[in-house]
Amino acid sequence: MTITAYSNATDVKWQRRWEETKLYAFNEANIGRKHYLLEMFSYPSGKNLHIGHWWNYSLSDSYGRLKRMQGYEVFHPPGFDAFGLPAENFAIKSGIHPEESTKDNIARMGGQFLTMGTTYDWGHLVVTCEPEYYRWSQWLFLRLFERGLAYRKEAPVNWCPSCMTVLANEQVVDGRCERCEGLTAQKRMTQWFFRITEYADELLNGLAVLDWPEKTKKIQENWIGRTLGCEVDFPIEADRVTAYTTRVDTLMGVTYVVLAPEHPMVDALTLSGHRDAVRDYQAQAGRRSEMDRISSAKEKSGVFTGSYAAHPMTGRRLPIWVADYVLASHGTGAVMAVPAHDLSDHAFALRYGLPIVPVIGSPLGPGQSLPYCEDGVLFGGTGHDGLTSGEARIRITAELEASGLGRAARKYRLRDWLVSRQRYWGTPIPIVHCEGCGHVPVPEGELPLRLPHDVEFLPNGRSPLAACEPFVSAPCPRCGRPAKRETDTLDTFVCSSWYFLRFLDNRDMTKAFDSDRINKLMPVDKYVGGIEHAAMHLLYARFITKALRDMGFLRFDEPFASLVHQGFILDADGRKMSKRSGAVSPDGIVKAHGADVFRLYLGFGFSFTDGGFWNDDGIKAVERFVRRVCRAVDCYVGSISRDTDGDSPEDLYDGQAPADMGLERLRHDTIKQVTEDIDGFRFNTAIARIMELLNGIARHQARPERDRSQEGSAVRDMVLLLAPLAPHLAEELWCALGNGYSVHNQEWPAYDPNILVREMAELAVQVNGTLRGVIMVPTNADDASIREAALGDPKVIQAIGGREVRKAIVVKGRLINFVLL
RNA sequence: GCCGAAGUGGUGAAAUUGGCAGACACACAGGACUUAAAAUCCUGCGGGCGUUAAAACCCAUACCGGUUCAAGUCCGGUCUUCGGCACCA
Repeated sequence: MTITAYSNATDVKWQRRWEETKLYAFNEANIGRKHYLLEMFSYPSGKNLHIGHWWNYSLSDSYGRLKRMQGYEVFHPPGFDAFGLPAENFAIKSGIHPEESTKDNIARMGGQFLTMGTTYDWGHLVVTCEPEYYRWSQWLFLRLFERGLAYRKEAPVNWCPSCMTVLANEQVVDGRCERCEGLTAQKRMTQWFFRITEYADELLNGLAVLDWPEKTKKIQENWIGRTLGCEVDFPIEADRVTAYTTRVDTLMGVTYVVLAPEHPMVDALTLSGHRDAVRDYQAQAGRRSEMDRISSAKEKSGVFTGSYAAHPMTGRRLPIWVADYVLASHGTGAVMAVPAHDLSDHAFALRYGLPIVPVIGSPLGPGQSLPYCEDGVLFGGTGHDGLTSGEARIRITAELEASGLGRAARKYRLRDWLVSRQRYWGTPIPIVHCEGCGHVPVPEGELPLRLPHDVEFLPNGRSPLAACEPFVSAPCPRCGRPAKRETDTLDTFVCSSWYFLRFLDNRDMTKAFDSDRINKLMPVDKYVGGIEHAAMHLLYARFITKALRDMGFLRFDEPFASLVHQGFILDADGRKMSKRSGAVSPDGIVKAHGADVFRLYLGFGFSFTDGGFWNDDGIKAVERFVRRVCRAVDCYVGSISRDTDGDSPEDLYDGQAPADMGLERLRHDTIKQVTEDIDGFRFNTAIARIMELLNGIARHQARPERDRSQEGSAVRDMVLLLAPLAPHLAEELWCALGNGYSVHNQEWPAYDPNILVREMAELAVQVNGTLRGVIMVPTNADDASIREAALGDPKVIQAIGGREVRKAIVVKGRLINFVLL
């Protein structure tokens, strides 16, 4: 007989075979039953693959393998998000060119990915820093430019002084740079933006249909931040100031108007006697952004402009102030101040002695202190007395609309996406700036606009490409006169906002993707990645998809139909396992225990969506499990009996049914559970079920008399169920069972629901809600006979103790509960 | 401040729609095999109170209350942790 064993050598053997036979190549002929599985692609960092990579990619791969065996044509491509700051920073330190280091990293990480034994089809590899890819990022940029969705404007931007580049709002965390954690500053610069706000409503409404974690949807919802309110005009001589409010019910309580320091009307409204003070204040506000922005307990400050606006209803004179607690970027950049009913306005009014006029009271009665910021009931003889806030908002909006001094409006927190970066290692923006013609797109035929190789990329606050004369100088594509190229590069999130469209046609040099085929392949059926991208990548990708759809390139609305987030594996200090805590090396684990022991440990030891603390002990347990599996197979193949002492143990799984049905039922039950569990990314319970099946098989094998047919089915299906989770081991065992290559081409085992239906069922018997006994009853027994059977149980009789049973509640297949008086 | 998620044995964790809390493992303890160790196998393993040994009983899902025949699960409140947003009008 053969002794089946598993080790790292097994991995290597089968990985070679898979490669030679192109086992996992995507067959587009079967696209009709496609399943597009994608993990957020990884960044080719300078370090080795870490536990976190294995955690994410190997388990997701197990899901894909299930789908494959279930008959889906799984499209599971690998990729690298290869542009970006780390490679550039590494180059600055080491002098090694980003192109070289990135290439090396990809080669090394690619090799390490192979040791995982994934189903990746490497023929569809996408690497974003290659001209074959970024050429199409440039194509995308030009399409957005044509549609007016890419535009340039001067705007206050987030500037990271240490990275010497601008950052998108999404990349600023608590006023600090997401990458280097240094404080960011505000700076006015002319930059490229993508008009994502045009899609704000659809991005928000579209969330409803997505099979995404609610938490993630909530994050996007907050990030988009839609409010429904009202724009109110406050006339000033020939003009008017427009303020946005969600509380137009408080309109009668307005006692002044405030403009943001950057509001375009500030100069015009500032009277001569106030000019110096306002100018000083504006300058001061512009300088302050760093520390003040992150301190929440900030003093309100401001200056009076000298001008007055008229209240749209009463005509009362309202002083116009400038204050930096009003943000230029939100609403209209102007606020109608209601000190009685708003926290900030209240503090401001107190400080500067402005009047405070309450007009809303609590519906519970008087006596509340100011500011009262809840909804309530209007009072004060203002013409709307007695209305609730909700009613008043509708009424007052209508009145303002009638008088032409207001209108219902909606506003968003979402800002347009700032995409230019003053970096070298990114996609060059294909635009030429011509004095005569303005911003002129680089003609299609000249793409890719290549990133020049020899560039000084030390950070100096300007784009490195600006110092590269041969790159900068270019004739204007329109008029032919000398002009200058755009020297900023694109945010790497632009690369990742459409990469899922490129895999299928990764070698097509004539277009970014083939619309017909991508419409068949998309959407991604299961997308797996970290939640940290909830407000960035996942939002950008949705936006780009919708934009391309509106241009006629795509016929679907959402890129990622179903989304799963993995949790984090933490080190002893509670930090994310990553390149920084490199103490535990996947390579070492793979060598010592084999890839499948590693995969099974990751799958069994944690809940996929929760993650947890890394712990070596679990490895041993899984290794033992693998040995027991091998032994069970050997035992079956060699017909050797299990060595046990004494009598064979009872078949614990099912003492009631004919003894030899036990294993069969266990097999079907396990198939059902494992299928559902892997499908739902519950790898821990899936593996636990297989352990139970193994325990059942082992018990059966310990019997003096074995049912060869049942045992054979159970062993065979155990191997098939293991195939997604331990792909190398399963090949080995499949082979040991005398089957042909490959286990991964087998049909996923099916279960027979009829076998799961039992003739007898165990029923819990409760008395007053406390468990008192367990009875066996026929599954189809009616309530009366269940009751009778339960009342016959000695323990139950004792618990009832002769008292009167008021009623009995029967839950079919579960329990019966006797309620006593 | 606002919004959201979570809190279960010594440990990792399980638990359809409210229906036998702790599956499956780890660790630990005892036993078998062995000259011995490793490996393997068997038994026990939430707490309390019991008992020669059992049985029985009581308490247990962060805490306090509620709904229900029945609550880890639903409702109200409190605490803690983690995430998102935050002068957003």
